[in-house]
Amino acid sequence: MAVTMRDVAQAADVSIKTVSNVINDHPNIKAETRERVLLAIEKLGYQPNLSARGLRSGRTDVISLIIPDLKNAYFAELADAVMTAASKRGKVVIIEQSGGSRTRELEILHGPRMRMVDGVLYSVLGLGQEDVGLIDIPTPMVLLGERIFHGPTDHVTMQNIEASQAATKHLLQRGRTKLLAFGAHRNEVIGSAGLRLEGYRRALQNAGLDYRDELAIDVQSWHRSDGAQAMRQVLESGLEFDGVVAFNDSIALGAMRVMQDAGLRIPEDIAIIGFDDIDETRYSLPTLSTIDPGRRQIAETAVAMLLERIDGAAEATPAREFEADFKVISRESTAIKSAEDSA
Amino acid sequence: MAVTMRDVAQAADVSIKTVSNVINDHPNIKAETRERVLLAIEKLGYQPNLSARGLRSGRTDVISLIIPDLKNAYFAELADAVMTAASKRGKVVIIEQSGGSRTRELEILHGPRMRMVDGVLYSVLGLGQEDVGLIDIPTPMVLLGERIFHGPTDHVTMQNIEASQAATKHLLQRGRTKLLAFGAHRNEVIGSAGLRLEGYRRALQNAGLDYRDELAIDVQSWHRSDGAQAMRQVLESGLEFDGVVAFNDSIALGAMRVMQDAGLRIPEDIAIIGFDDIDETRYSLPTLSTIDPGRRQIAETAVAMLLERIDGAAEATPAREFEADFKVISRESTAIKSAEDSA
DNA sequence: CAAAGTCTTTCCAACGTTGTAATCTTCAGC
DNA sequence: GCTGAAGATTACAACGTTGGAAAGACTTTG
Repeated sequence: MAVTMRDVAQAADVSIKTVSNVINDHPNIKAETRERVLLAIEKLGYQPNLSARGLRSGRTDVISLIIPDLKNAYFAELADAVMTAASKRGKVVIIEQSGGSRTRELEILHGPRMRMVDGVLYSVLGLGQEDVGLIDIPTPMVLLGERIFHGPTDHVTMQNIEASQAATKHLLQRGRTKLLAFGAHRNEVIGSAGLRLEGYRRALQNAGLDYRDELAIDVQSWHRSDGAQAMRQVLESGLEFDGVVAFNDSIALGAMRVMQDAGLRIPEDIAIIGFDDIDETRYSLPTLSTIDPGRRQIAETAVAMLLERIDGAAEATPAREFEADFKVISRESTAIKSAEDSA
Repeated sequence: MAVTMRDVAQAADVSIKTVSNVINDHPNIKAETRERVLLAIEKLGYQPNLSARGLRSGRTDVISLIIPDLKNAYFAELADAVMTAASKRGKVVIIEQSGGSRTRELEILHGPRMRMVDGVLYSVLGLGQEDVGLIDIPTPMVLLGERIFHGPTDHVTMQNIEASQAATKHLLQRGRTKLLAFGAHRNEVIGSAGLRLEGYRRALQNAGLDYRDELAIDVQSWHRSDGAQAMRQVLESGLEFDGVVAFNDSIALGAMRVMQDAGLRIPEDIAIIGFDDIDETRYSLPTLSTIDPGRRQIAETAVAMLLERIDGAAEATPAREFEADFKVISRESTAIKSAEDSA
C-alpha cells in the first residue's frame, strides 16, 4: 500500500502530527527533528494523500477553467496561459469544455465537480447579461470574456471597444475607407461582437466617415469555415470594399483564403486585420495584422484575483473589473505603401 | 456550510448509509425509500464531497494527461479527444504540460499530483526507450506516442511507418520522384521522426528508387517556425526537389509559406504532404494533404485501456500495444494532374 | 404458526490528514 | 535550584464518505 504519514512518523520516531507540522512548515520545530522527518520522507518516498488533505482542510488546490472549446486556438492559448499562471502558484487546473452551450455551461457551474475545486475561471459564452442571477454560486469565481459585465464576481476582460477602434484606425490610416466590419452580430450590444462593432463605429466617426450598415457582415460562429463562407457571400454580392476589420483571427484567415482564391491580392487590393494574435497569424500567407489582447496579463490577473478570493484576502473588496492592455500588431496583411502611412 | 449526507439523511429520516446506498445504486432499497432520499437530495441541493469519497474509496475519478504543449495544435486536438472520451465515462482530465522536457516529465510522473489521480495517459516526448525503467510507477498508465515501445504498460500509437510509406507513395504516384524527407532526426531509430523516415525509405524502395541522404532534411523541433527556417536553408542550398514529405503539419505549413514567398507554386512546382490532419490544413492556401493518424480512435482506446487497468478488469492481461488506423487525406497541395494519377 | 429464508436498513469503523488544546521539555532569570 | 515562560511535541477529535457485518422487517415454507 501507499506510504502514509503514519509510516513516516514511525520511521522518524515522532508523532504523526509532527510529520504534518514539518510538511506544513509550522513554527517551532527543532532543526534536528525536521531533519529526521525529512530524511524519513525521502527514504520512504512519502507523498501526501491529497484527498485526505482536501477533506480535512477544505482546500484541493485545484481550480477549474471553463472554456468553450480547446480546439479553438484562442482558448488553447488562454488555457496554456492560465495553467502556467496557476502552476506558478502551486495550483492545478481542470479544463471543462462547454461548447459555448448555455445548458452545458449551467450544468458545469452547478455540477458536482464544482465541489472538487477551490474556484472557477469562467469564460462565458453561452450565458449572457440577462443570466447574471444564475451565476451566483458558492464557489469563488472570476469571469472572463465579454458576455457578462458587472456580475456578482470579479471580471477580467480585454479592451474591446478601444482595441477595435485602434484596429479600424490602423486601416483608415493606411488610406482604406470602405471597411467591412466582419463578424458582427446584429442584435448584440455587449459581447465581443457588439463591443467590437462599437469600436469600429467610433473609429469611423472620429475619421469623419459615415457608418454604412451594409458593410457590417454577420458571421454567427467565429470559426474559420464561417469566415470563409461569409466572405464568399460578400464577394458574390458584389459589395465594394478595400479593407476588412475581422473580429477574430480565425474568420480573418478564412476570409483571406477565399479572397485569395478569388484573385484578390492582400494587402494591395484588400487590407485586413484580425483580433487575438493567435500563433497562426505569424505564419499565414500573408502574415496577418491583428490585435494582441493581452492574453498573458489576462490569465495572470484572473488567477491572482481568484486566489485572493479563495484565500479570503479580498473578502471585503467589492467585485472588480479589470481590462488588460492591448497592442496593434502590424504585419503584412496591412503593409500598404501610402502617403498617409505614419510611423 | 455545505450540505452533507448527514443533512440529507435527517431530512429523509433514514441513516446516512442508506443515503450513500441510494447514491451508489446499491441493490435492495425499497422504491419508496429511494424516492424519499432522492427528494431530500433534490430539495437540499446535496452534492457529494469528492475529497471524502476519494479518501474513503481510493478513487478520485480523475485522470491525468501529460502532453508536451497545449499550444501545439496536434496536442490540443488530442487533449480534446481524450477529454471527450473520458467525459463519456464520467472521468475528469487534468492536463499537465511537460514542454517535452525530460526533467519535467520525470517530475510530473513522480510528483505529488500522481497521488490525486486514478491513472495517467502519458504522451512521451522527453524520455526515450533507454528510460523504460523510469516509468514503472504505481499509478496505472497508458503510454502514447513513439518514444517508448514495449514498456511495462499498455501503449497506444499510430502506424508511423505504414502511414509515412503511404504518404510517400501518394507523391510518387503523382509522378514526383525527388522527395524531401522533411523533419528527420538523423540519429533517431524510433520516435516519430525515425519511424517516419523508415516509411519514406520503404516507399522509395518499393518504387525502385534509391534513398539519397541529402534529401533527408533535419528539423529538430517540429514547430512552424522551424519548418520555415529549414526550408529557407534548403532553398538557399540549391538542392533540387519536386515533392516534400513533411513529418508533421506544422513544419509543412511553415515550409509551404517559405516556398511560396520564393515564388514556387504548390502543387504545380512542389507537391507537399503533411502529417496529423490538424484543423488548419483544411484552410491553408493551398489546403494541405496530410495523414489522419486516427486521433479519435487513439483517444478512445487509450482511455478505455486505462480504465480497464484502473478497474482491475485487465489485471492479468500483459502490456498491450495498439496501433490506430490511419488515412491519407488528399487535398490541393498534392492535386496534380498526371497520367499516373490513379483513382 | 414457527423456522428459515430474503430484503432492507442501520451501526461501527476506517480512509489520511490537520486544528485545537494539552502536555512535556528547555532555558532564562533570580 | 526553583519558577515561569517560551519552545517543541503529542493526543484526540474531526472532516464526509463507504465497506463490512449486524440487526431488523417482512415473506415464504413445511
